[in-house]
Amino acid sequence: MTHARTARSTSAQGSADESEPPTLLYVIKQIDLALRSRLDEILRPAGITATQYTALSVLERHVGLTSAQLARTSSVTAQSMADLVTALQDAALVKRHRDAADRRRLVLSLTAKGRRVLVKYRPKVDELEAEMVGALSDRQRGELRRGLLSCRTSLDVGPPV
Amino acid sequence: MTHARTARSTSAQGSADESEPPTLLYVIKQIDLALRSRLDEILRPAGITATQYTALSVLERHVGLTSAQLARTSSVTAQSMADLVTALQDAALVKRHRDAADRRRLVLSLTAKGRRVLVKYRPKVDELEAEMVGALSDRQRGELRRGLLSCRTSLDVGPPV
DNA sequence: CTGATATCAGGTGAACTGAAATCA
DNA sequence: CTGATTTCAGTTAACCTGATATCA
Repeated sequence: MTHARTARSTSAQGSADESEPPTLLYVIKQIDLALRSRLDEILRPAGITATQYTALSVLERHVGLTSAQLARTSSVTAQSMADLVTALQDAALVKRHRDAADRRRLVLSLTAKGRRVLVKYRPKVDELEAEMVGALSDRQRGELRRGLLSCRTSLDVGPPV
Repeated sequence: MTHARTARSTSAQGSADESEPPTLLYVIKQIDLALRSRLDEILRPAGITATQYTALSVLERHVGLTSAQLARTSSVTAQSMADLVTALQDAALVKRHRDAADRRRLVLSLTAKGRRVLVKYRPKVDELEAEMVGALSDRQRGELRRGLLSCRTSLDVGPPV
């Protein structure tokens, strides 16, 4: 899990050239790492990681997904996602069942316990998102969302299919 | 390193409820993973990872940083960042030197080799960013940048200090 | 003495590659 | 036969915690 929550303040030094703006890639990375740190902290009592929570919430919204589909929407290999799903299964948060129509597929579904975890932690996760966009107006939030969705599409990923 | 570049297309099934919009946290995670996959692919010939390239580029812009400062701007622990820096040092991309003024600090600097790697790969990395925002107008790109910078600040991270 | 930096030691989750089995 | 899904086996990078030494 994570702690990291380092108190950004303290010492000085290290240049401050500001001149050229940071790249978007860098800022996105910083935000992602900060979110990971905060999410792991929130989810610690649940015994799951940020990555696992994210997978759970995708499965909640999109019924009938397989591990391979989940892997595509996350730009990771099928093997990586299989590991993650196995961990969730071992924690009794999801189940796999063979698809009768296409016997290669193992369809995923949440267990009652998986659903309880989501219900319990969603409020705090939503608060974190609210904190993140707290300094933006409603219009700016809309622009941000549209911008991010456009980036996602341009990078050739999208919602689970 | 990564491959992942899975051809999002193929099979169907898995719901398509679209109804409720995805959370920003989720979309940012998707973008981050897609970028990581693409960056690792770009950087493979250099023998460095996306994370390592990012650290290098931060060190280029901000002279006189220590590993601890770098850790704060990345929301990771000092130990994690020390590992990363050691890898960069072993690859002869950065050097550490004791700060005479404050003998606890080990200031980082790029080697000539580190600089060469940045010069060589920056064009392709910039292309990736351009591809990501390719569907947005100039105005929308500005809004996106401002939105992301605001998120970063609200999450209590910022440019290296 | 407190707080910051760095390092040592040990651990885990989350990725990867390669190979193989099953099935459409 | 080709292609998709899954699984097995082994590896690595990137995080973490805890403890310790140095120094401002």
